[in-house]
Amino acid sequence: MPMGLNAQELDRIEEVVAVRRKIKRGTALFSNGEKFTSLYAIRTGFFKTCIATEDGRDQVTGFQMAGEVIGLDGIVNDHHTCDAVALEDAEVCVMPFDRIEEISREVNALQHHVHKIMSREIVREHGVMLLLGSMRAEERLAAFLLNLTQRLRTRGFSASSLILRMTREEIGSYLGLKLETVSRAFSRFQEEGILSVKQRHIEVLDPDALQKLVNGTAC
Amino acid sequence: MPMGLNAQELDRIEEVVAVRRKIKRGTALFSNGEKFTSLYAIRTGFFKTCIATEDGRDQVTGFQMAGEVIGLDGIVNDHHTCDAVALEDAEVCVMPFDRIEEISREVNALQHHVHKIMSREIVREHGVMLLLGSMRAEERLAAFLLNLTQRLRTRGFSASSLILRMTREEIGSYLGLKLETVSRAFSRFQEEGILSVKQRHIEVLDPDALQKLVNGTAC
DNA sequence: CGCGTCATTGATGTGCATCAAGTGGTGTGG
DNA sequence: CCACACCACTTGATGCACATCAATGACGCG
Repeated sequence: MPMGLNAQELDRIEEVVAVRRKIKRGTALFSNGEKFTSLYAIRTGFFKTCIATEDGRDQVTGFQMAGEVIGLDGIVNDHHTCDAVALEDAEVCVMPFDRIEEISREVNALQHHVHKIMSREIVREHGVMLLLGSMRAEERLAAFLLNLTQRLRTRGFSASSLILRMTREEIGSYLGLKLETVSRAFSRFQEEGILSVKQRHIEVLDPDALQKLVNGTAC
Repeated sequence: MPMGLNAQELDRIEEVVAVRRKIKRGTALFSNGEKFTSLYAIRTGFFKTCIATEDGRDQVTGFQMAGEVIGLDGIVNDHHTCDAVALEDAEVCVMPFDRIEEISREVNALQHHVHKIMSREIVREHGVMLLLGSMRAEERLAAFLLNLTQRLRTRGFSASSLILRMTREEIGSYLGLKLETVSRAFSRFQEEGILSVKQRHIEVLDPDALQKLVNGTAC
């Protein structure tokens, strides 16, 4: 949320964030083709966004957690182009986009904040493109885990112990790998003492080793 | 550019678009790490954007042509995170971002236009992620060529005859392939009568075949 | 307890990378 | 104007990382 606001500006922003919505695990917050009306700020829970084509191809484009905003894809054509599915029971703030535009004309900090959120998403996707285009399986998983732990850390959670909210198949879809390959990479990290893996419970024992994999120093 | 404006609004927008800059082929419009000040609207010429990591990994994240906007990556951290390099002599409009924000507070159409441009980029990158994560080499090249011809068509150029502004290596980098693989895919398309390939001069003989490849109907 | 879902592990196959040689087009300087 | 060098491209031979196919194992839930 933007900083350094006076009381009046804060009121205006509170206003746009008033409506809440609860999403049950496994159900969609919005779906491909649906009319776009609002952005959503995640209050609690964990989401994936994914696109699917007619011919059955489909891809997870991102995992989102509390504090992050989803729905940006809908702005261009007034319709969503992907599905946002809750991976656990979740709650979001519904932020009507016309209200956001209206208020961001008055509150400069909000305007800039919105621009930064969209720019951040563009930069994040650049990173994913780099990952998909030039990394090998273990490097991809290492990058994924580092990203996840870092985001958890900024939210005050442990950086070393985490519980995955998604299946191996969903991780694979995000990373451009098959679930078996993801599973094997986990097993390999465990053998090497980098991780402790018990189903979805992950313990990061050697974060530096993960970092080296991503940077290529290990080669 | 946004539509349906009155004369006064148009003046305001003309104002932000006044400064021009010429870029010689092979030189950078901006580079990774550089301070972000402006977005750039391409007037003429052809660009690539690419990211490079310390360890030598690098990836073309997009190709941009006249009418498109680059520099959006710089907004988040006030610094650019990629390089924009001209693939031929080019000219851009320099649009200082603080002026854009200022004017878009007054001109609703501009505000929404900016949001749409950013959202479009996000959606485009979703498509690239799908491509990198789940398509095979020939499907990737087919998708790339269809995208290119479509963008050229909307600019009034022929949809069937085009001259590539980039090398096989740059195409490969964008598509997550090696240059030899790109070259082989071109040769294969030529054998099958889908394309006529003479160096960088491409003739699309059977656009439907390309479309089928992308959709997977051919499998 | 028994079933369904998710995960692990092994055996085999394949698409693309890698290595390597050769071709053609372009620009430069004699 | 030609000879040369350079670069982008093509094409073939080989290897490897990951996909695919298949069987088994662990957990949670009715």
